[in-house]
Amino acid sequence: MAKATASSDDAFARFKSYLREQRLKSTAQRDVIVEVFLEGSGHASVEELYGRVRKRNPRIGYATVYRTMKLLTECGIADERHFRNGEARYEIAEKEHHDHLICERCGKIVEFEEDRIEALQEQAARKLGFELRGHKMELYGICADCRRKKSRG
Amino acid sequence: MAKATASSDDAFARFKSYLREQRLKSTAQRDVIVEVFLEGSGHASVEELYGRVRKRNPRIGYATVYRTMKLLTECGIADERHFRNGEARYEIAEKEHHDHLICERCGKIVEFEEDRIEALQEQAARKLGFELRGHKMELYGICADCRRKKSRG
DNA sequence: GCGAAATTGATACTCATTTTCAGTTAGCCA
DNA sequence: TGGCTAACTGAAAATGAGTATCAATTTCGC
Repeated sequence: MAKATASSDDAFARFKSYLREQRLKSTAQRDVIVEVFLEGSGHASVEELYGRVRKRNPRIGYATVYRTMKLLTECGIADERHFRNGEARYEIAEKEHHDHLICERCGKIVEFEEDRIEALQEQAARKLGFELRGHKMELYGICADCRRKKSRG
Repeated sequence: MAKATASSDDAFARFKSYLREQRLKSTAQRDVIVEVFLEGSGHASVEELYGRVRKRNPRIGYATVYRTMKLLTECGIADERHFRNGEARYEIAEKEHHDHLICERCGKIVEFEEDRIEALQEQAARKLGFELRGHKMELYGICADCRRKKSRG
């Protein structure tokens, strides 16, 4: 029933093999949660995922959603992010690295990539004696839509 | 008793005038908490501050430390930050903006500033239609000390 | 010094997330 | 297929950071 893209099928299959490798079990609950996550547009909170999961199977508990999202994160299919309010949001792990631009008014999250910034980060870390392992960068501002609305009243 | 630098004296005085302006009260508890904060090396968690505060006055409660740190943040003397684990850490607000480089092994936090990165951030946001309001950037890596220790065993 | 308004400390609460635990399954082996 | 056991599940209790509540206390303008 679910619209599944080639890449989400792929991720689903990867999840299944991860379970097999780790001698973990494949369950109907996990299947639903992973499907819902992969169908989503990304940046979903556990609460949002839980809401969508329950529409398919109202008997699935909150804890199972948490547990499954942790599994997905471990096996590299999901990335866990924490934006300003601190609550976790999950996005589908993409091959290319990217950062986030977040609208302070409507909460919209846009992804972007800027190699020149990455290069400068690497350089800044090295200058201070660090071996860079990762980073977190979020830009906060007001998106075009919100600025337009504001000026109209 | 407390070693106080010229700038911490200054910040202390600024706190006092903030209280006066806002018609808030000066109390012994607030004095202790602010002193402890200003003497510290920065990036202290509430728990750490609370521990140090209690050595001077064991009757001061946790809530008062939270409340006072919030006041300090409001009046621009402290900046509240949230690094990976999510718990708040406070640093003395400096005039110049800076970002953080954090050692994943020992937790050391180093501040740095890189105008070229800032400029590129501004540019990236504008390109996507955003008016930039702020950002959060943390680099994670392994510091020189930890790399040295590791290689010695 | 008075007295209203602010503050305090203890404690109860919130909210996101984790753990616990008793009952339920999945998946390996015969 | 049937059995077994470790893994899984849902509900509910527990956690941990931070906030709100409230009676008792303190500050400070008059």
